[in-house]
Amino acid sequence: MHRTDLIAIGELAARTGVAVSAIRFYEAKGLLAALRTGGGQRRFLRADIRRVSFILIAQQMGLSLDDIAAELARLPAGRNPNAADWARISTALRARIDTRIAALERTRDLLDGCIGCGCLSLKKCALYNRADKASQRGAGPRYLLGDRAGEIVERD
Amino acid sequence: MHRTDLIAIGELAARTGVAVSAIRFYEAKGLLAALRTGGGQRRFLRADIRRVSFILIAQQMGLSLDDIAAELARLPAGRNPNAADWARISTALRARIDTRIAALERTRDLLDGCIGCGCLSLKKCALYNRADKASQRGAGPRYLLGDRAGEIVERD
DNA sequence: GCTTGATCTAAACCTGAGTTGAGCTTTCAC
DNA sequence: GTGAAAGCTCAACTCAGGTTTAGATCAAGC
Repeated sequence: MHRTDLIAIGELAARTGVAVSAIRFYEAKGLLAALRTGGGQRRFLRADIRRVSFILIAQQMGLSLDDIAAELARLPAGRNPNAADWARISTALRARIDTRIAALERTRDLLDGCIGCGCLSLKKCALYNRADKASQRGAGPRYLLGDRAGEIVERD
Repeated sequence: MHRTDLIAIGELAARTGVAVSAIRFYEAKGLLAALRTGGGQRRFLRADIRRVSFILIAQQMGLSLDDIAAELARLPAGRNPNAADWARISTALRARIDTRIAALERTRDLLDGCIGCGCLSLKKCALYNRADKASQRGAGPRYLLGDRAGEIVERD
């Protein structure tokens, strides 16, 4: 083994491209666990570089940090994800991506039907009156498009 | 014309499915303009139903409220978007959607190459080391995947 | 004229994913 | 052994897109 199996927060940050503050934040969220020196400084395992890169990749796939924490929590004894884990997880991620692509393609097709139509009518517009709520984005509760489509009567 | 060309905020909310608080918020953001009664209550034009539906559709296409405000500001004299405006705007939206779909498809293809590989290596992983930053999501500044790919040397 | 429901304002609160700052302490290389 | 760089904690702040709450006022039907 190397002499330096333990790395400081700054090195973990440098090796993963993540800000030091973000690493502390991940630790606070329970995504990472750090040992401490006598003086109270964090020391990470080299293997945590993998763990952080797992977090980044999963995040890019659209998982929230809570989702990722849940995945990591399912691994035995705080182990980092290995090949078998990754195969299982990435297969699930693929399904998510397919869903997102399909939703965007539906939207695109509706938009194609709309270009040049200019109806902008709540009653008639396929874009507005679609039933699927799949493409919800952004934070916070909000009224979803289509939520009350049945009740809308436009008399503009 | 109708006797009731002006509608109260609650009616606009009911007809569009948007919460009353959201409509006030849109007004504060400059997306809507309201007249006022002698008592200070808002009165909207019936045509504002269209305007709100434009906001909802554009929002679903991935525009922020600021983007939408900018679009609306380009219309002459506070006019609501008509067919020609909508054709112009929706053509631009289509391009955005195509970009998002393409980014997701690239991610999916990379993921396919990764399933079963389990490398999770910063040095080798195509998912991690990709150059494109297109699929950035979420609020706040953050280090982007791939930002510093050239500097990363993993020795895990 | 009264009551009820709708509306008003302003400010505070929410989520998610972090960043920033102040004021100290630890570590490391020379 | 010393000085600089890196680390520590905790709270407050950011941003978007709103919601919630409180207390006051308005509009309308009977």
